[in-house]
Amino acid sequence: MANAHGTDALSMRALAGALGVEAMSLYSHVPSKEVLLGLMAAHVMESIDIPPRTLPPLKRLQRLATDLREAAHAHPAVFPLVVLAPLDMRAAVRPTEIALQAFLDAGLSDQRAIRSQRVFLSFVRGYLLWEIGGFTAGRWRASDATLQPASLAEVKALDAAEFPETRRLAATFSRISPDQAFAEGLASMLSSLLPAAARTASRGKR
Amino acid sequence: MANAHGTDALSMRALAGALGVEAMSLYSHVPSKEVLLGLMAAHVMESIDIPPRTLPPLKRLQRLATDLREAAHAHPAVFPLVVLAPLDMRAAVRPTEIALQAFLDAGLSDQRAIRSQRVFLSFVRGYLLWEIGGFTAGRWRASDATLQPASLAEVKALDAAEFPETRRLAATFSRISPDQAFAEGLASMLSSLLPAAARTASRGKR
DNA sequence: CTTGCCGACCTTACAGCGTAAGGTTAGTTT
DNA sequence: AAACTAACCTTACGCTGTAAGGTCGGCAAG
Repeated sequence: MANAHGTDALSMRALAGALGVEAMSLYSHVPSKEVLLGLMAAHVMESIDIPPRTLPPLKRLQRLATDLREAAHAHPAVFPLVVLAPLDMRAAVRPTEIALQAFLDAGLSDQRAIRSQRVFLSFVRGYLLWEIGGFTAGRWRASDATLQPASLAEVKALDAAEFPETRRLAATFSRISPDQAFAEGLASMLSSLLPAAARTASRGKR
Repeated sequence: MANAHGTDALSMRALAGALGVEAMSLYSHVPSKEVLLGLMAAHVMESIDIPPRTLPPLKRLQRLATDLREAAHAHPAVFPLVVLAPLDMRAAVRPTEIALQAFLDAGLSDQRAIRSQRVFLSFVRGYLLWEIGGFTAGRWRASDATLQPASLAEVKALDAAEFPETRRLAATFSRISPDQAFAEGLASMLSSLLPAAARTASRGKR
Protein backbone atom coordinates (compact mmCIF):
# COMPACT_ATOMS: atom_id res chain seq x y z
CA MET A 1 0.00 0.00 0.00
CA ALA A 2 2.72 2.46 0.99
CA ASN A 3 4.72 1.79 -2.15
CA ALA A 4 1.70 2.10 -4.37
CA HIS A 5 0.15 5.26 -2.97
CA GLY A 6 2.72 6.76 -0.60
CA THR A 7 3.00 6.48 3.15
CA ASP A 8 0.48 9.31 3.55
CA ALA A 9 -2.18 7.10 2.04
CA LEU A 10 -1.49 4.42 4.62
CA SER A 11 -3.96 5.12 7.40
CA MET A 12 -4.85 2.64 10.09
CA ARG A 13 -8.40 2.51 8.77
CA ALA A 14 -7.30 2.02 5.17
CA LEU A 15 -4.83 -0.69 6.14
CA ALA A 16 -7.41 -2.45 8.27
CA GLY A 17 -9.88 -2.21 5.41
CA ALA A 18 -7.42 -3.82 3.03
CA LEU A 19 -7.03 -6.64 5.56
CA GLY A 20 -10.80 -7.04 5.90
CA VAL A 21 -10.76 -5.91 9.49
CA GLU A 22 -11.59 -2.90 11.65
CA ALA A 23 -9.00 -0.24 12.43
CA MET A 24 -8.70 -0.91 16.14
CA SER A 25 -7.96 -4.58 15.55
CA LEU A 26 -4.52 -3.61 14.30
CA TYR A 27 -3.64 -2.49 17.81
CA SER A 28 -3.60 -6.12 18.93
CA HIS A 29 -0.54 -6.55 16.74
CA VAL A 30 1.15 -3.16 16.84
CA PRO A 31 1.14 -0.59 19.64
CA SER A 32 1.00 2.50 17.42
CA LYS A 33 1.24 3.69 13.86
CA GLU A 34 4.69 5.10 14.51
CA VAL A 35 5.95 1.68 15.54
CA LEU A 36 4.29 0.16 12.50
CA LEU A 37 6.18 2.53 10.20
CA GLY A 38 9.37 1.67 12.06
CA LEU A 39 8.72 -2.01 11.50
CA MET A 40 8.14 -1.35 7.82
CA ALA A 41 11.45 0.48 7.61
CA ALA A 42 13.19 -2.34 9.47
CA HIS A 43 11.61 -4.84 7.10
CA VAL A 44 13.14 -3.02 4.14
CA MET A 45 16.56 -3.44 5.76
CA GLU A 46 16.10 -7.16 6.20
CA SER A 47 17.22 -7.83 2.65
CA ILE A 48 20.71 -6.65 3.63
CA ASP A 49 22.75 -9.42 5.12
CA ILE A 50 26.22 -9.27 6.60
CA PRO A 51 28.69 -10.72 4.11
CA PRO A 52 31.36 -13.17 5.35
CA ARG A 53 34.62 -11.57 6.44
CA THR A 54 36.53 -13.83 4.10
CA LEU A 55 35.42 -11.65 1.19
CA PRO A 56 37.71 -8.76 0.21
CA PRO A 57 36.61 -5.50 1.92
CA LEU A 58 36.09 -3.78 -1.42
CA LYS A 59 33.65 -6.49 -2.52
CA ARG A 60 31.77 -6.27 0.76
CA LEU A 61 31.34 -2.53 0.50
CA GLN A 62 30.21 -2.77 -3.09
CA ARG A 63 27.72 -5.44 -2.19
CA LEU A 64 26.43 -3.39 0.74
CA ALA A 65 25.93 -0.41 -1.55
CA THR A 66 24.08 -2.36 -4.21
CA ASP A 67 22.01 -4.21 -1.61
CA LEU A 68 20.92 -0.89 -0.15
CA ARG A 69 20.21 0.43 -3.60
CA GLU A 70 18.05 -2.55 -4.47
CA ALA A 71 16.18 -2.20 -1.21
CA ALA A 72 15.54 1.47 -1.97
CA HIS A 73 14.29 0.68 -5.46
CA ALA A 74 12.07 -2.12 -4.21
CA HIS A 75 10.41 0.15 -1.64
CA PRO A 76 10.83 3.73 -2.87
CA ALA A 77 8.15 5.23 -0.68
CA VAL A 78 9.25 3.45 2.48
CA PHE A 79 12.97 4.03 2.07
CA PRO A 80 12.93 7.61 3.37
CA LEU A 81 11.67 6.19 6.64
CA VAL A 82 14.79 4.06 6.87
CA VAL A 83 16.83 7.26 6.85
CA LEU A 84 14.51 9.48 8.84
CA ALA A 85 12.35 7.45 11.18
CA PRO A 86 13.36 5.97 14.50
CA LEU A 87 13.86 2.31 13.78
CA ASP A 88 14.79 -0.91 15.46
CA MET A 89 18.38 -0.88 16.70
CA ARG A 90 19.34 -4.10 14.92
CA ALA A 91 18.12 -2.82 11.58
CA ALA A 92 19.63 0.62 12.12
CA VAL A 93 23.05 -0.72 12.96
CA ARG A 94 23.44 -3.43 10.34
CA PRO A 95 24.90 -1.28 7.52
CA THR A 96 27.21 0.33 10.06
CA GLU A 97 28.49 -3.06 11.17
CA ILE A 98 29.11 -4.27 7.62
CA ALA A 99 31.00 -1.14 6.58
CA LEU A 100 32.88 -1.03 9.85
CA GLN A 101 34.10 -4.60 9.43
CA ALA A 102 35.20 -3.89 5.88
CA PHE A 103 37.17 -0.77 6.71
CA LEU A 104 38.77 -2.38 9.76
CA ASP A 105 39.75 -5.44 7.74
CA ALA A 106 41.23 -3.12 5.15
CA GLY A 107 43.67 -2.00 7.78
CA LEU A 108 42.17 1.26 8.97
CA SER A 109 42.42 2.31 12.60
CA ASP A 110 39.30 2.29 14.77
CA GLN A 111 38.87 6.03 14.48
CA ARG A 112 39.43 6.12 10.72
CA ALA A 113 37.13 3.16 10.19
CA ILE A 114 34.31 4.87 12.02
CA ARG A 115 34.79 8.07 10.06
CA SER A 116 35.10 6.26 6.73
CA GLN A 117 32.00 4.22 7.36
CA ARG A 118 30.14 7.41 8.13
CA VAL A 119 31.28 9.09 4.93
CA PHE A 120 30.55 6.00 2.87
CA LEU A 121 27.04 5.51 4.22
CA SER A 122 26.29 9.23 4.00
CA PHE A 123 27.02 9.11 0.30
CA VAL A 124 24.99 5.97 -0.32
CA ARG A 125 21.98 7.14 1.65
CA GLY A 126 22.14 10.64 0.19
CA TYR A 127 22.39 9.31 -3.34
CA LEU A 128 19.52 6.87 -2.91
CA LEU A 129 17.30 9.48 -1.34
CA TRP A 130 17.97 11.70 -4.31
CA GLU A 131 17.54 8.86 -6.77
CA ILE A 132 14.17 7.70 -5.60
CA GLY A 133 13.37 11.35 -6.14
CA GLY A 134 11.82 12.13 -2.84
CA PHE A 135 8.88 10.04 -3.89
CA THR A 136 6.85 11.24 -0.98
CA ALA A 137 3.13 11.13 -0.47
CA GLY A 138 2.68 9.84 -3.98
CA ARG A 139 4.09 12.90 -5.72
CA TRP A 140 7.36 13.58 -7.51
CA ARG A 141 9.38 16.54 -6.44
CA ALA A 142 11.31 19.00 -8.49
CA SER A 143 14.86 17.75 -8.69
CA ASP A 144 17.60 17.34 -11.21
CA ALA A 145 16.80 13.65 -11.03
CA THR A 146 14.55 12.65 -13.83
CA LEU A 147 13.72 16.04 -15.25
CA GLN A 148 10.32 15.33 -16.66
CA PRO A 149 9.43 17.47 -19.67
CA ALA A 150 7.38 19.64 -17.31
CA SER A 151 10.24 20.46 -14.95
CA LEU A 152 12.61 20.79 -17.89
CA ALA A 153 10.51 23.69 -19.08
CA GLU A 154 10.61 25.09 -15.57
CA VAL A 155 14.40 24.94 -15.55
CA LYS A 156 14.57 26.67 -18.91
CA ALA A 157 12.51 29.46 -17.39
CA LEU A 158 15.15 30.19 -14.73
CA ASP A 159 17.13 33.40 -14.71
CA ALA A 160 19.93 32.99 -17.23
CA ALA A 161 22.37 35.18 -15.31
CA GLU A 162 21.93 33.34 -12.04
CA PHE A 163 21.70 29.75 -13.30
CA PRO A 164 23.66 29.66 -16.55
CA GLU A 165 25.06 26.14 -16.34
CA THR A 166 21.95 24.44 -15.04
CA ARG A 167 20.01 26.01 -17.89
CA ARG A 168 22.62 25.15 -20.46
CA LEU A 169 22.76 21.52 -19.32
CA ALA A 170 19.06 21.10 -18.57
CA ALA A 171 18.60 18.60 -21.38
CA THR A 172 21.85 16.79 -20.57
CA PHE A 173 20.75 15.90 -17.02
CA SER A 174 18.26 13.36 -18.23
CA ARG A 175 20.87 11.66 -20.39
CA ILE A 176 23.05 10.75 -17.41
CA SER A 177 22.58 7.12 -16.44
CA PRO A 178 21.81 6.91 -12.71
CA ASP A 179 23.37 3.44 -12.65
CA GLN A 180 26.62 4.70 -14.05
CA ALA A 181 26.64 7.78 -11.83
CA PHE A 182 26.14 5.60 -8.77
CA ALA A 183 28.83 3.12 -9.80
CA GLU A 184 31.32 5.91 -10.51
CA GLY A 185 30.49 7.78 -7.34
CA LEU A 186 30.99 4.58 -5.43
CA ALA A 187 34.30 3.90 -7.12
CA SER A 188 35.69 7.37 -6.50
CA MET A 189 34.41 7.18 -2.93
CA LEU A 190 36.14 3.89 -2.28
CA SER A 191 39.34 4.89 -4.03
CA SER A 192 39.79 7.69 -1.54
CA LEU A 193 38.63 5.79 1.55
CA LEU A 194 40.27 2.39 1.07
CA PRO A 195 44.05 2.05 1.12
CA ALA A 196 45.12 0.73 -2.26
CA ALA A 197 46.85 -2.24 -0.65
CA ALA A 198 43.64 -3.55 0.87
CA ARG A 199 41.62 -3.19 -2.31
CA THR A 200 41.93 -6.94 -2.99
CA ALA A 201 43.20 -8.57 0.21
CA SER A 202 40.57 -10.63 1.98
CA ARG A 203 41.44 -9.52 5.48
CA GLY A 204 44.21 -6.99 6.01
CA LYS A 205 46.27 -6.88 9.16
CA ARG A 206 45.31 -4.38 11.80
CA MET B 1 7.87 26.66 15.94
CA ALA B 2 8.99 23.80 13.70
CA ASN B 3 12.54 23.95 15.00
CA ALA B 4 11.41 24.04 18.60
CA HIS B 5 8.82 21.27 18.58
CA GLY B 6 9.20 19.50 15.24
CA THR B 7 7.23 19.91 12.04
CA ASP B 8 4.53 17.60 13.38
CA ALA B 9 3.74 20.16 16.06
CA LEU B 10 3.18 22.80 13.42
CA SER B 11 -0.52 22.67 12.69
CA MET B 12 -2.40 25.38 10.91
CA ARG B 13 -4.37 26.09 14.08
CA ALA B 14 -1.27 26.23 16.25
CA LEU B 15 0.54 28.50 13.83
CA ALA B 16 -2.46 30.78 13.53
CA GLY B 17 -2.74 30.85 17.30
CA ALA B 18 0.88 31.92 17.63
CA LEU B 19 0.15 34.74 15.20
CA GLY B 20 -2.95 35.79 17.12
CA VAL B 21 -5.23 34.84 14.29
CA GLU B 22 -7.69 32.10 13.27
CA ALA B 23 -6.57 29.07 11.31
CA MET B 24 -8.43 29.84 8.12
CA SER B 25 -6.90 33.30 7.88
CA LEU B 26 -3.62 31.68 6.90
CA TYR B 27 -5.20 30.58 3.65
CA SER B 28 -5.25 34.19 2.47
CA HIS B 29 -1.48 34.01 2.38
CA VAL B 30 -0.74 30.40 1.51
CA PRO B 31 -2.83 28.00 -0.56
CA SER B 32 -2.14 24.89 1.51
CA LYS B 33 -0.01 23.52 4.29
CA GLU B 34 2.05 21.56 1.82
CA VAL B 35 3.01 24.76 0.03
CA LEU B 36 3.78 26.40 3.37
CA LEU B 37 6.23 23.63 4.23
CA GLY B 38 7.79 24.01 0.81
CA LEU B 39 8.24 27.73 1.42
CA MET B 40 9.85 27.00 4.76
CA ALA B 41 12.27 24.62 3.09
CA ALA B 42 13.03 27.18 0.39
CA HIS B 43 13.61 29.79 3.08
CA VAL B 44 16.25 27.58 4.67
CA MET B 45 18.08 27.49 1.34
CA GLU B 46 18.10 31.25 1.03
CA SER B 47 21.20 31.51 3.19
CA ILE B 48 23.16 29.80 0.41
CA ASP B 49 24.38 32.25 -2.16
CA ILE B 50 26.23 31.58 -5.38
CA PRO B 51 29.91 32.47 -4.90
CA PRO B 52 31.71 34.46 -7.62
CA ARG B 53 33.36 32.39 -10.32
CA THR B 54 36.63 34.16 -9.70
CA LEU B 55 37.09 32.06 -6.57
CA PRO B 56 38.97 28.77 -6.94
CA PRO B 57 36.55 25.84 -7.50
CA LEU B 58 37.81 24.05 -4.39
CA LYS B 59 36.97 27.06 -2.23
CA ARG B 60 33.55 27.36 -3.76
CA LEU B 61 32.71 23.73 -3.08
CA GLN B 62 33.97 23.97 0.47
CA ARG B 63 31.92 27.08 1.06
CA LEU B 64 28.83 25.44 -0.43
CA ALA B 65 29.28 22.48 1.89
CA THR B 66 29.71 24.57 5.02
CA ASP B 67 26.84 26.89 4.02
CA LEU B 68 24.56 23.89 3.68
CA ARG B 69 25.81 22.53 6.96
CA GLU B 70 25.12 25.77 8.77
CA ALA B 71 21.67 25.94 7.25
CA ALA B 72 20.98 22.40 8.45
CA HIS B 73 22.18 23.19 11.96
CA ALA B 74 20.20 26.41 12.10
CA HIS B 75 16.97 24.61 11.14
CA PRO B 76 17.41 20.95 12.07
CA ALA B 77 13.74 20.06 12.00
CA VAL B 78 13.06 21.79 8.70
CA PHE B 79 16.14 20.56 6.86
CA PRO B 80 14.73 17.10 6.06
CA LEU B 81 12.04 18.90 4.09
CA VAL B 82 14.73 20.47 1.94
CA VAL B 83 15.80 16.98 0.94
CA LEU B 84 12.41 15.32 0.81
CA ALA B 85 9.67 17.80 0.09
CA PRO B 86 8.79 19.27 -3.28
CA LEU B 87 10.23 22.73 -3.21
CA ASP B 88 10.54 25.84 -5.32
CA MET B 89 12.65 25.25 -8.42
CA ARG B 90 15.01 28.15 -7.75
CA ALA B 91 15.79 26.92 -4.25
CA ALA B 92 16.07 23.29 -5.37
CA VAL B 93 18.51 24.08 -8.15
CA ARG B 94 20.82 26.53 -6.42
CA PRO B 95 23.26 24.02 -4.87
CA THR B 96 23.32 22.17 -8.18
CA GLU B 97 24.27 25.34 -10.03
CA ILE B 98 27.05 26.22 -7.61
CA ALA B 99 28.62 22.78 -7.69
CA LEU B 100 28.15 22.52 -11.44
CA GLN B 101 29.99 25.80 -12.01
CA ALA B 102 32.82 24.72 -9.76
CA PHE B 103 33.35 21.35 -11.42
CA LEU B 104 33.10 22.83 -14.89
CA ASP B 105 35.60 25.56 -14.03
CA ALA B 106 37.87 22.87 -12.65
CA GLY B 107 38.07 21.50 -16.16
CA LEU B 108 35.61 18.62 -16.05
CA SER B 109 33.50 17.76 -19.07
CA ASP B 110 29.77 18.44 -18.98
CA GLN B 111 28.96 14.82 -18.27
CA ARG B 112 31.60 14.42 -15.58
CA ALA B 113 30.61 17.70 -13.96
CA ILE B 114 27.01 16.60 -13.69
CA ARG B 115 27.98 13.26 -12.21
CA SER B 116 30.49 14.81 -9.81
CA GLN B 117 28.01 17.39 -8.59
CA ARG B 118 25.56 14.61 -7.94
CA VAL B 119 28.05 12.58 -5.93
CA PHE B 120 29.21 15.63 -4.02
CA LEU B 121 25.72 16.79 -3.06
CA SER B 122 24.62 13.25 -2.23
CA PHE B 123 27.40 13.03 0.32
CA VAL B 124 26.70 16.43 1.82
CA ARG B 125 22.96 15.90 2.09
CA GLY B 126 23.35 12.36 3.37
CA TYR B 127 25.85 13.43 6.01
CA LEU B 128 23.75 16.35 7.19
CA LEU B 129 20.63 14.26 7.38
CA TRP B 130 22.51 11.81 9.53
CA GLU B 131 24.12 14.54 11.59
CA ILE B 132 20.95 16.32 12.56
CA GLY B 133 20.03 12.84 13.67
CA GLY B 134 16.74 12.52 11.95
CA PHE B 135 15.36 15.01 14.42
CA THR B 136 11.87 14.32 13.29
CA ALA B 137 8.65 15.08 15.03
CA GLY B 138 10.56 16.24 18.07
CA ARG B 139 12.17 12.91 18.84
CA TRP B 140 15.68 11.58 18.38
CA ARG B 141 16.16 8.38 16.49
CA ALA B 142 18.47 5.51 17.16
CA SER B 143 21.62 6.12 15.17
CA ASP B 144 25.34 5.95 15.61
CA ALA B 145 25.23 9.72 15.72
CA THR B 146 25.20 10.90 19.27
CA LEU B 147 24.86 7.62 21.06
CA GLN B 148 23.08 8.77 24.17
CA PRO B 149 23.76 6.64 27.24
CA ALA B 150 20.40 5.00 26.65
CA SER B 151 21.14 3.86 23.11
CA LEU B 152 24.69 2.95 24.10
CA ALA B 153 23.24 0.39 26.47
CA GLU B 154 21.01 -0.79 23.65
CA VAL B 155 24.01 -1.29 21.40
CA LYS B 156 25.83 -3.24 24.11
CA ALA B 157 22.83 -5.54 24.26
CA LEU B 158 23.22 -6.53 20.61
CA ASP B 159 24.21 -10.03 19.59
CA ALA B 160 27.99 -10.26 19.96
CA ALA B 161 28.42 -12.71 17.08
CA GLU B 162 26.47 -10.63 14.60
CA PHE B 163 27.64 -7.14 15.56
CA PRO B 164 31.12 -7.57 17.02
CA GLU B 165 32.72 -4.32 15.83
CA THR B 166 29.77 -2.05 16.52
CA ARG B 167 29.64 -3.44 20.04
CA ARG B 168 33.39 -3.17 20.55
CA LEU B 169 33.45 0.43 19.33
CA ALA B 170 30.15 1.54 20.88
CA ALA B 171 31.87 3.91 23.26
CA THR B 172 34.28 5.18 20.61
CA PHE B 173 31.47 6.45 18.36
CA SER B 174 30.67 9.31 20.66
CA ARG B 175 34.29 10.40 20.77
CA ILE B 176 34.42 11.10 17.04
CA SER B 177 34.09 14.81 16.32
CA PRO B 178 31.33 15.38 13.76
CA ASP B 179 33.10 18.52 12.58
CA GLN B 180 36.28 16.64 11.86
CA ALA B 181 34.46 13.73 10.25
CA PHE B 182 32.65 16.13 7.95
CA ALA B 183 35.80 18.03 7.04
CA GLU B 184 37.71 14.84 6.32
CA GLY B 185 34.88 13.31 4.35
CA LEU B 186 34.70 16.48 2.32
CA ALA B 187 38.43 16.48 1.72
CA SER B 188 38.56 12.87 0.60
CA MET B 189 35.49 13.46 -1.55
CA LEU B 190 37.04 16.43 -3.30
CA SER B 191 40.43 14.82 -3.70
CA SER B 192 38.85 12.12 -5.80
CA LEU B 193 36.44 14.35 -7.72
CA LEU B 194 38.59 17.39 -8.50
CA PRO B 195 41.63 17.08 -10.76
CA ALA B 196 44.69 18.00 -8.72
CA ALA B 197 45.63 20.71 -11.20
CA ALA B 198 42.41 22.63 -10.63
CA ARG B 199 42.62 22.46 -6.87
CA THR B 200 43.90 26.08 -6.68
CA ALA B 201 43.30 27.64 -10.11
CA SER B 202 40.49 30.18 -10.11
CA ARG B 203 38.98 29.08 -13.40
CA GLY B 204 40.46 26.16 -15.28
CA LYS B 205 40.20 25.80 -19.01
CA ARG B 206 37.49 23.59 -20.37
C1' DC C 1 -19.06 61.46 -2.10
C1' DT C 2 -20.42 57.27 -3.50
C1' DT C 3 -19.76 52.81 -5.38
C1' DG C 4 -17.40 48.82 -6.11
C1' DC C 5 -13.67 46.02 -5.29
C1' DC C 6 -10.38 43.54 -2.64
C1' DG C 7 -7.57 41.62 0.79
C1' DA C 8 -7.43 40.12 5.50
C1' DC C 9 -9.86 38.29 8.82
C1' DC C 10 -13.74 35.67 10.75
C1' DT C 11 -17.26 31.49 11.83
C1' DT C 12 -19.13 27.24 10.75
C1' DA C 13 -18.84 22.69 9.11
C1' DC C 14 -17.06 18.26 7.29
C1' DA C 15 -14.53 14.19 6.53
C1' DG C 16 -10.75 11.97 8.00
C1' DC C 17 -7.11 10.93 11.38
C1' DG C 18 -4.77 8.15 15.59
C1' DT C 19 -6.15 5.92 19.45
C1' DA C 20 -8.29 5.37 24.45
C1' DA C 21 -11.82 2.44 26.62
C1' DG C 22 -14.35 -1.33 26.93
C1' DG C 23 -17.21 -5.38 25.03
C1' DT C 24 -17.72 -9.99 22.55
C1' DT C 25 -16.25 -14.42 21.18
C1' DA C 26 -13.69 -18.48 19.91
C1' DG C 27 -10.05 -21.41 21.15
C1' DT C 28 -6.61 -23.12 24.34
C1' DT C 29 -4.81 -24.25 28.98
C1' DT C 30 -5.38 -25.67 33.75
C1' DA D 1 -15.69 -26.84 34.10
C1' DA D 2 -13.27 -22.79 34.75
C1' DA D 3 -10.01 -19.48 33.67
C1' DC D 4 -7.34 -17.24 30.50
C1' DT D 5 -6.12 -15.17 26.17
C1' DA D 6 -5.73 -13.37 21.52
C1' DA D 7 -8.22 -11.46 17.99
C1' DC D 8 -11.69 -8.91 16.77
C1' DC D 9 -15.46 -5.54 17.48
C1' DT D 10 -18.12 -0.74 18.54
C1' DT D 11 -18.16 3.66 20.33
C1' DA D 12 -16.21 7.99 21.31
C1' DC D 13 -12.80 11.91 21.79
C1' DG D 14 -9.91 15.44 20.32
C1' DC D 15 -7.31 16.58 16.71
C1' DT D 16 -6.24 17.55 11.69
C1' DG D 17 -6.48 20.18 6.89
C1' DT D 18 -9.53 22.82 4.45
C1' DA D 19 -14.13 23.95 1.69
C1' DA D 20 -17.73 27.51 1.88
C1' DG D 21 -19.27 31.62 2.86
C1' DG D 22 -19.72 36.00 5.79
C1' DT D 23 -17.89 40.65 7.76
C1' DC D 24 -15.19 44.61 7.61
C1' DG D 25 -11.74 48.25 6.57
C1' DG D 26 -9.22 50.78 3.06
C1' DC D 27 -8.40 52.19 -1.50
C1' DA D 28 -9.71 53.41 -6.63
C1' DA D 29 -12.80 54.93 -10.18
C1' DG D 30 -17.03 57.21 -11.42
